[in-house]
Amino acid sequence: MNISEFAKVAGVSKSAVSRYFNNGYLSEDKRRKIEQAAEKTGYVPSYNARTVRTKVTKLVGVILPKLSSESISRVTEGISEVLGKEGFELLLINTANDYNREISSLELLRQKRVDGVILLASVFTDLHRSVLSKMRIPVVIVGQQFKGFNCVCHNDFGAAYAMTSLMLEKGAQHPAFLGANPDDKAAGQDRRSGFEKALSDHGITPDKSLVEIAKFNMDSGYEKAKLLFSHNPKPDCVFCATDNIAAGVILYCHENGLKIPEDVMIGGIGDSRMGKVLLTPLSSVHLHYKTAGMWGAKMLLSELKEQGDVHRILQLEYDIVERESTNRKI
Amino acid sequence: MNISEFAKVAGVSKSAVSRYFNNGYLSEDKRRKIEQAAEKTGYVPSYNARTVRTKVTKLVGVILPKLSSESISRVTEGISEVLGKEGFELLLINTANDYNREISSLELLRQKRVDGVILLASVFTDLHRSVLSKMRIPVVIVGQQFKGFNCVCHNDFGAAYAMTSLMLEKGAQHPAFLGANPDDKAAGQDRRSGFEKALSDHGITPDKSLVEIAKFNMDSGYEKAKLLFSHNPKPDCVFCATDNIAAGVILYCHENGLKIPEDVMIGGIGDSRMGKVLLTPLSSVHLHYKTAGMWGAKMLLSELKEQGDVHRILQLEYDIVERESTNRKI
DNA sequence: TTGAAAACTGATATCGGTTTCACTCGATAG
DNA sequence: CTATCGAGTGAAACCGATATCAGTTTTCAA
Repeated sequence: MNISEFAKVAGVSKSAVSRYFNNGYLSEDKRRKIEQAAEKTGYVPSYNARTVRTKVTKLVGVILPKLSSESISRVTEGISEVLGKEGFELLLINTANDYNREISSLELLRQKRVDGVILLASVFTDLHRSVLSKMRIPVVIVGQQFKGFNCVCHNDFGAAYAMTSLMLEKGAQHPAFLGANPDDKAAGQDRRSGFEKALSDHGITPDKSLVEIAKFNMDSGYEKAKLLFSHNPKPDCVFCATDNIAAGVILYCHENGLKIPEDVMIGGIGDSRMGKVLLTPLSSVHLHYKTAGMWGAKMLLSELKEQGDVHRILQLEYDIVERESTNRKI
Repeated sequence: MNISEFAKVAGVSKSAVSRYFNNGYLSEDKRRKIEQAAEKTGYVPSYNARTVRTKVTKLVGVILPKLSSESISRVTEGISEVLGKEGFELLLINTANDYNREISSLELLRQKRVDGVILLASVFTDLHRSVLSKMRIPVVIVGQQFKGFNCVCHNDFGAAYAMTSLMLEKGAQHPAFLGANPDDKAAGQDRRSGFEKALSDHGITPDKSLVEIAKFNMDSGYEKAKLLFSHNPKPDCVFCATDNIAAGVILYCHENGLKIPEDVMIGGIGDSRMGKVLLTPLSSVHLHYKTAGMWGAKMLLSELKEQGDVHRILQLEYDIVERESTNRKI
């Protein structure tokens, strides 16, 4: 059923129908007629046809590397909350950690004529830069800091520095680093830099053999823990780039008789909900994921109102959350 | 830039441009011209205009009660995996646990002319039934069983029965029930029925004072645990409708010197990832969330190919996962 | 050499809406 | 009594694409 057919049923003109659904001038009489006809036939105007003419989609594309991750879904929730209030819908695109799909998704979103894009970026290649700078619609990047683009990010360096320092100040002498994908600037590089800076500031020379890179999950953390603890001397503290990785390490320690925090301290990043109920409650660094999502959305909204050529970078701070896993007396 | 303008730039006709983007008959010469012009101008055809004409959106609406939940995001991941392969995009709509928004979202999706809808339903009212039966596009409901509609669901009753029986067979005499929203048929009602059936099959009369209803999160589980353990006699086992709730109970027990499983056994449902690394590793029942999402998507695809009038209900089975929290010698 | 099929072409109608525009009508002001 | 104004109206143009169709060119087997 299209607008012409429906107009006939209702006994009014096309124009009247259009006005009904867009609050234009319309007599009470016709308004009633249309309302009744709509009730009876279930007619709803086609969003696509409208968009062809009006060019507003009230749709924002959100590109994310995976769906089932606590941090990502918190960010998304923040985005959804803010944009939902303004009447926007989200077109979520899951790249499943395939960085090429980030590019093709941007292309897709241009076709769909979305009003704006929020990109939960991971890596940043030259191709990213070139495609992103060609986008004619507002784009906000959340979770990473890319010069020349609108970003909302965390202080990953500071968070890693603080957590590592905490453990060093409790007397750790052989700190191990269990990091994430080094192509990922925020979670991979910045957190590693923070770790290393803390070591040098505390006069400790990093031991290359106490460094491993894990995937973003518990099982991978467990596997890498095996490697770390096979070294001699064993690490007496492990800084993990994420809480999930840390959970894997904690499991390994419990299964292998390593006492936390006496034998080894463990620190994570992200303050995931499970942290306080883990085998050993985990010290971590709270990053304001949901807030980041909300600010990303707000930034997009302001960009939508008035597309400025000045790019803004908003960095959110962190909060240390101390629990049992680093609770060693000094 | 629209197709006519672009055609002029490329020096070909509109038709040729359309054929280029739809693999129609086109000489190599024009193909090259268009390719170059597209490269230069960055032109991409408008999805909306195309859809007005072709009526295929390659878009599936997914309505879900929240984003940041492990079970829900696993389901969504399954959906995304199957539909993505077939070239569909997902329009995710987050109702934020507002059941009225489930209705208005269905309306919205009709406007957007999506090809189909997957509904991660919670409650089921008369309004739901009436709106759902008026949808002219395929709808699949995941996670709940609603007679007269296409569903993929879990055996919630069986899962609850099995977990409760496990604890009773280990000698529990005063079982407590910590359930979820009773308006939610699957997680609320069915899991409660399973619990109660297990009790009656084991000759135990339920104690009304050992029943509480929690929200779907850890903190709520913790709060309700306070109430349960203030009773006399204290429960010697707690069946929790979800793992998150169970995690809250475990935390309470640890903080209050209740030994698990000696003083009290705890069982959950969902087999969430954190289960095996909790303060006390949690016995739970694995529900195949991702698989449910995948089957929901497959069901939708088959419905899309040929909209049958026979509705199908697919119920997935469960697997008991025993861990420390019920590890009592018989 | 011929005839039919396949490849290719572009003008035009169409999809389902919104916006414009010229016009009617009744109320109110001067 | 008339001029003015704003609400209300529907025909027609328009948005940006695809589908149709009538026609031309190329290919290739008989």
